This record gives sequence, C-alpha cells and structure tokens, in this order.
Amino acid sequence: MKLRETFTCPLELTHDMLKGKWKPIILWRLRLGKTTLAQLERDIDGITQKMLLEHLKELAAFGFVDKEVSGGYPLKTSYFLTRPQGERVLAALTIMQEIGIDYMKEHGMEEPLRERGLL
Amino acid sequence: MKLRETFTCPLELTHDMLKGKWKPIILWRLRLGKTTLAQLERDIDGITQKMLLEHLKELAAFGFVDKEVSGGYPLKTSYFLTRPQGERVLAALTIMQEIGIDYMKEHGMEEPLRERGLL
DNA sequence: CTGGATCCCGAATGATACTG
DNA sequence: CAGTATCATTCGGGATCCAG
Repeated sequence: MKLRETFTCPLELTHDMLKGKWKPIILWRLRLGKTTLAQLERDIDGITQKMLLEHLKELAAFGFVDKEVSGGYPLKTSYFLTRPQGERVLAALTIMQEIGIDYMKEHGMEEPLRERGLL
Repeated sequence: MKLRETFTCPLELTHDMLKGKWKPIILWRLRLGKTTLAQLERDIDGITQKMLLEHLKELAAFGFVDKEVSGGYPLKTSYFLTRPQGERVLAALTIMQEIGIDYMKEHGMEEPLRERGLL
C-alpha cells in the first residue's frame, strides 16, 4: 500500500493509510483490546491469514497498531492499537460505523443489524 | 464502485462508500459550501473532469452529495453536501485530517503544511 | 460554441487462490 | 507464514456525445 507523493491535503494521507478492504475492520476489532493473530482470523469473517498479516503489517508501519511477541513456547504474538494514534482513528471509525448503520436502516437492511445485535 | 454484499459490520459499508482516490478531498472541499463543477476542478489539484464526475456521481448515489442544475447560459451545475448524511461524514474526515497533520509533523513534512497555512 | 457527462482502452494496483 | 499466479477493480487519457 503506497502513500501518494503529492497531495492537496493531509486528509488524503490518512485515507491512503486506511485504504484496503480489511483495514477498518481490523482496527475496529482491535478496539476491544489486545488479541492474537489466530483470534483475529476467527473473528473477522472471510479474511485469510495472508490478508490479515499483510494489512496488520501496513497498519503497524503507519503507527496505528503494534505487536508484542512473548518469547515462550509456543511463540505467541499479540496485536493492539497504539496510543494515541490507533485510538484516534477509532473516533473516525465510530462515526463511520454510525453512518453505516443508518444507511442500512434506510435501505431495509435491518435484518443483518438485528442478527448482530446492533439494533 | 460496488458495495460488498457480505460484511461483518456496517463500518465496512461506509468504508466502501468513501473508497476511491478522490472522494475524501471532494467532500472536504464541499464543506465550504455549494460550488460548480468547474470550480471543483480548479480547486482540487490534479483531478480531471472525468474523475471528478465519476466520484461525484457515486457520492450522490450514496446520498452524501446532491446537485442542482441551472438551465441557463452557460449551463451550470452546482454540487453540495446533503444533510444530514453529507455533513456527518465531515466529522469523520475532520479527524482524519488531524491524524494526517500529526503524521506529517512526526515525519518531518512540515514544509507542505506551512505552505498551506495548516501549521 | 461551451460546459457537462459518458464511453472505450491500456496500465497499474488490489484481492484471492494456490503452493511450499 | 512467504512467494507466485491469476483475477477483479481502479486510474487516467482521450475521444465523443448531449444540451442550451
């Protein structure tokens, strides 16, 4: 994922950093606290390990998440949001979540909302 | 621009709606009020009429912007943010703008910020 | 003629599947 | 978990078309 070199406004930079199909969900899931790779893979429906790793790596490069490796056996790595950077995007994502919910309500997509207990 | 059919959370929907290289800037520029196509083209550095039109169309389809056509001479169409939908994303974009500014500060990219009076 | 909008096409980028 | 191949989508250019 490349950042554009020329831009009109810093907003575009952030947009580039959050670009990609899975980045928002990963961050969103991470708002619940530190987790392992395997757990993320289970929680995020449809994602492959490869995509997860790839996007986590980019998010880490931009300073939104960080990882922690426990040197024991078995080797275990946990991912978590950084502060303040990572927690800061959450605010933006929260608004997007609300917009998404409203959009679904207005388009007769209430079923999926109910199923997830978001209504 | 297609919305994915299956998703884990409404957030992903919004992310899809804002996807695309120019959408955030267009919305950001529109926060200043109603403008014409030609003016947007002038204000947004590097965008072509085609890209502008394409993205405006999608933003309109998702209900973030709307347009108004004055049938006079010369033919003139104006675009503006809808309420509350369009104005609502601004809140999210504002946060992203701040994150972008901070990111630039921490990476020695203060020059471009100064040039734009953002510092 | 002028500004707005669409169409077609190649190049670049992203996503997924498959493999070791 | 990394590498490669393939498929889908996006970007950007330019030509073209439509309406007053």
